Amino acid sequence: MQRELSVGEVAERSGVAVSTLHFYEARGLIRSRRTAGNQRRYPREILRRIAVIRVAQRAGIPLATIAAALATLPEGRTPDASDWQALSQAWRADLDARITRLTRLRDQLDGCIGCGCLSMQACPLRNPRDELGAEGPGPRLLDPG
Amino acid sequence: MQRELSVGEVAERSGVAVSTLHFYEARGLIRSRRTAGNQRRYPREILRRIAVIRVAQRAGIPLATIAAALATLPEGRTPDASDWQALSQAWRADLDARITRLTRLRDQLDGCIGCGCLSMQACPLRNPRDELGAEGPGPRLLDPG
DNA sequence: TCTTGACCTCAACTTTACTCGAGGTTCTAG
DNA sequence: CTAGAACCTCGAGTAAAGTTGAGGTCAAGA
Repeated sequence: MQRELSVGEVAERSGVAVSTLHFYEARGLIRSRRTAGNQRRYPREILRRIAVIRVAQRAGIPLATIAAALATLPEGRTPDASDWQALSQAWRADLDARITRLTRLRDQLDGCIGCGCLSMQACPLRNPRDELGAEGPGPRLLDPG
Repeated sequence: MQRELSVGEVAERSGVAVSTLHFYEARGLIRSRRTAGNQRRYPREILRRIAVIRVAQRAGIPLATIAAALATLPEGRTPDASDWQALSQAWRADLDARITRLTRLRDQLDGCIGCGCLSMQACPLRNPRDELGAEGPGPRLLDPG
């Protein structure tokens, strides 16, 4: 079996900076054992954990949310495929929603910005949730939906 | 014809905070006339401009980029449909790329995080640009692609 | 006229996700 | 055993996109 990895080794093999690993540790995303000389040592599983973190980030999930999700992994034993699968289920839903939102936006973009309807109350871009006229003073731009 | 609008009116009708309008002005995204008493006054077209800004933001485009795009609008005359259309063309391409990236990520998420392949060199999530083995020391997580 | 609400500027603070540097320790190879 | 690489902590800095507050002015109704 390979031995434990130092921060520098983890940085090199994971592609994230040493400072980022420190940062992730401070944020509770990863943990490390310390040597007698106070240096960090990681098991090889750390690489998968970091890979998962980066994947989730690419999906647009904030670190705090990722940290919360990782906290649901089992303490003590090394997470197995089904543990990781559970995480990916949750993130997939998030990703689906994000894609849907962007796709809807794209489908409306040409027709809407270009045509002049932004000046009219019925424009779906101005009222992305179709909450038009529900109440309040005149047309408004609603929150990003 | 309606008269000009004050910041408060613009804020109310556009749904963005007054402080945000100040901020957009500082960033060059919008402009205003000043009254004798130094208060901001906007033509009604400002509402469309703000609507376009918010739409672009929802598409994930940073303000600096939006400002650059808005700067290509004609000086002097009020932008017409074809002016706005030109903007939306550029942003649509951006949006398409973003959607493609997220979709690819989603399609790989279950199969990849869940299955254990993150520990293997061939995993597309770890090597989103298929740059594996090109060089360098071992597997790495590449930049968000 | 007076008061209240809207407006003004400018500086400082917030959050997210990091990076950088200073000052000091540990580890490893020659 | 010593040089230099790698490591440590902690504080500060960065960028984006705003928000908040202090201190002061403007405008409209009673």
